[in-house]
Amino acid sequence: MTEQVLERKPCGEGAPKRGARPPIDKFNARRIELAEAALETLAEVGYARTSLREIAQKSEFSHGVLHYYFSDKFDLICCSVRYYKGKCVTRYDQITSTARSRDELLDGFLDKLGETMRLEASMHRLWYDLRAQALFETAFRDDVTAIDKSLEDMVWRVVSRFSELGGKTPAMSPESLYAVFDGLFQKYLLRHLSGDAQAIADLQAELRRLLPMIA
Amino acid sequence: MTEQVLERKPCGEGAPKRGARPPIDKFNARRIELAEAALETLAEVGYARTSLREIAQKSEFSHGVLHYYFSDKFDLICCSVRYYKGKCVTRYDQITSTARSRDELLDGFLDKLGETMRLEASMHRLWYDLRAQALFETAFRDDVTAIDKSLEDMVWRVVSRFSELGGKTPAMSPESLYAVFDGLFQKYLLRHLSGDAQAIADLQAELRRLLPMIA
DNA sequence: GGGAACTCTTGACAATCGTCCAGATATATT
DNA sequence: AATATATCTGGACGATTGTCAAGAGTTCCC
Repeated sequence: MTEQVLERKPCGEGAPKRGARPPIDKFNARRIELAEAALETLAEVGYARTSLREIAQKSEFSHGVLHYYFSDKFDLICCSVRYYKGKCVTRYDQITSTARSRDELLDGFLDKLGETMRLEASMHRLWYDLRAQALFETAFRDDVTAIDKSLEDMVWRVVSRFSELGGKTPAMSPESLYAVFDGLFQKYLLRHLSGDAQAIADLQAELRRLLPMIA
Repeated sequence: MTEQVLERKPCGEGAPKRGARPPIDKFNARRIELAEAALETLAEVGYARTSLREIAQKSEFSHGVLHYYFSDKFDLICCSVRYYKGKCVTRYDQITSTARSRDELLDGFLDKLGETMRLEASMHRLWYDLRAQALFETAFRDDVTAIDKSLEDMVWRVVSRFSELGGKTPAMSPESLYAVFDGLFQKYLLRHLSGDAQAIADLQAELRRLLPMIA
């Protein structure tokens, strides 16, 4: 339902034959560039305080250009959300496929998880913000649901592989498993952003205790 | 740290002895009334689109009165959040204390949970919205953290009692347990608000499968 | 090089925002 | 009744918002 992140402007339908012929990807490349500026702004100040002018300031263009590449603010943010999706769903696949033992997988996963929270904290608070917005704004729901499903699959790949390496089977459903990871991550993200230097280590410790019990 | 929901205005310090003597609770009662209007608005349109004028419209007063009872918009919303806390942390205590068997507790809890999602969906999306705002806004963090802790305790009371009735002990920590419940509730709340008539039943089924395995 | 289409800037617009304030109304004491 | 205080109204303000349109600049085909 949301296959395409960016769609070409219907420009030049039966248009005249002279003048500048637009390179096919130039338009989409610019849209991506602006979507990235939008994500940066959203991650920094949150959905409630994100304005088009501030997004434009994060890019190298003026605020007017946004309505050239996007029909309105919703269109821009929706496209940004779809673009965001591709950036976070394969994060742990490398570890899952190369780890040769339970310990190796667990260590690698927790390392990566800690690194994620340390380096991309604001990108993740953006995600929680947008997911909350989907509870109010119909336009976001399909995309948010799809991203949530992708993340659930990602967690499942890690946990089922972990379980497999121990000759076991996960003791919880994929959705419940994702719920635990998601809930814990959000809780410790708030702690981390609040300045708690122990937050990351505590999250890792909690998961290190939890995982062997459920998979 | 956030003991007091509402604090009396420092009015009449060394003031003259004549004129209207304010009833002690009249002021606080009005603050609560306005806080309720604020919660109603927040639940309806979300934090991002909540304005003082719309809050005033939900009450029986004009928009100017808000700055008489609250110093600014943040003060109003913070007070509303603190007031909100008291409304949702004892929801399942009745069931926990009266249930005499595991099945009775499970049925009662799931019934209440379904009723909550059906009747108070918008109050809960407000909660998820505010918790996401706390990731950006420092002013909300202490209150949000405190509410989260209260909810965690509430879940723990239910689950540990359930476990006790089976002569067992919960297999997960209080925080992980809360994370599962919270994550699942949020997921099915989105489904429910999206018009999925099966959402509530599916959540109940998932929890009915999950609970006996972990407690 | 001329011209058409694409790209981007700039300024304007109506609407809405939080905040403030002068004054009207209500209330309770003397 | 007179008066002082508490409460509330409604309009005004400056700032910011999303949106749009007119035009300048750019690019490329003829």
